[in-house]
Amino acid sequence: MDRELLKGSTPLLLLSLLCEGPMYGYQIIETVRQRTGGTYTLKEGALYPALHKLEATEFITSYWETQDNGRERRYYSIQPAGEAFLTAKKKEWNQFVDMVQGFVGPRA
Amino acid sequence: MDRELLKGSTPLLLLSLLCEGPMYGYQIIETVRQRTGGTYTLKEGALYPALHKLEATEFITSYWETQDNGRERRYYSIQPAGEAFLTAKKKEWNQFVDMVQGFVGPRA
DNA sequence: TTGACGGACCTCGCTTTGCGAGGCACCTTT
DNA sequence: AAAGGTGCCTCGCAAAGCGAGGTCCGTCAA
Repeated sequence: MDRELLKGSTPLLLLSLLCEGPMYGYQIIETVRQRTGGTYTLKEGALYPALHKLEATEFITSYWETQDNGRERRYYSIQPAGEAFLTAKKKEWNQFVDMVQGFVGPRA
Repeated sequence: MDRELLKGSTPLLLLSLLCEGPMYGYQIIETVRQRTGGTYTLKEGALYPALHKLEATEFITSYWETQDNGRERRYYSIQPAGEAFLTAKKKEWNQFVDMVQGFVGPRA
């Protein structure tokens, strides 16, 4: 998958996923990998900075949770502001797809 | 329209447009603006570098044409290699859209 | 005649993003 | 003991879009 095309789609992906419930980083990567059948592997270098930025803008929050074996995971969950932002982003996404499709033509 | 989302879509747009026939820069900008009803204005700072890059890779060629009033325009036209590239890009685009749509969910 | 406007081309520096590579710590399995 | 998986992170690079700037020329109104 082209690296440039992906740009900008990450927040949309993350917020959409977190809308289904809290998740931690590693889990997000695995989920994406599995759901796409391995087509797309979200990279750590893209994920963590994106997550931190979404948290800084208060669209998501995080909390540490200790597992039975004593290890920790950082869970992220969506905030009300994040849901609103997601709604706007979705609209923008649809506009974007329509726009490009308008030039590329309907899919064969 | 979000600046980041656009990234990577420009070559796709340009090649698709040039598939319909030769065009010059200013004309491309106007065409995009009109066809999108003003929603999307392709910026010069994005267009010209993209055009030059496509020419450097020989996906398109350019030639100057003099108008009746003596002024010049630089027309770009697609090359066979560009058409092949466009086909591949289109496939990639469809995969990309499917991928994101898979997480965002079908459009409301 | 002058000046404003639009057509038409271009480049530079900034910002943002994804990515590769690296690092660290801990647990489980071999 | 070693290897591999889990789990978090950051750094520097490359690439793209954008704003702002610049240039040249034709046309049209004042």
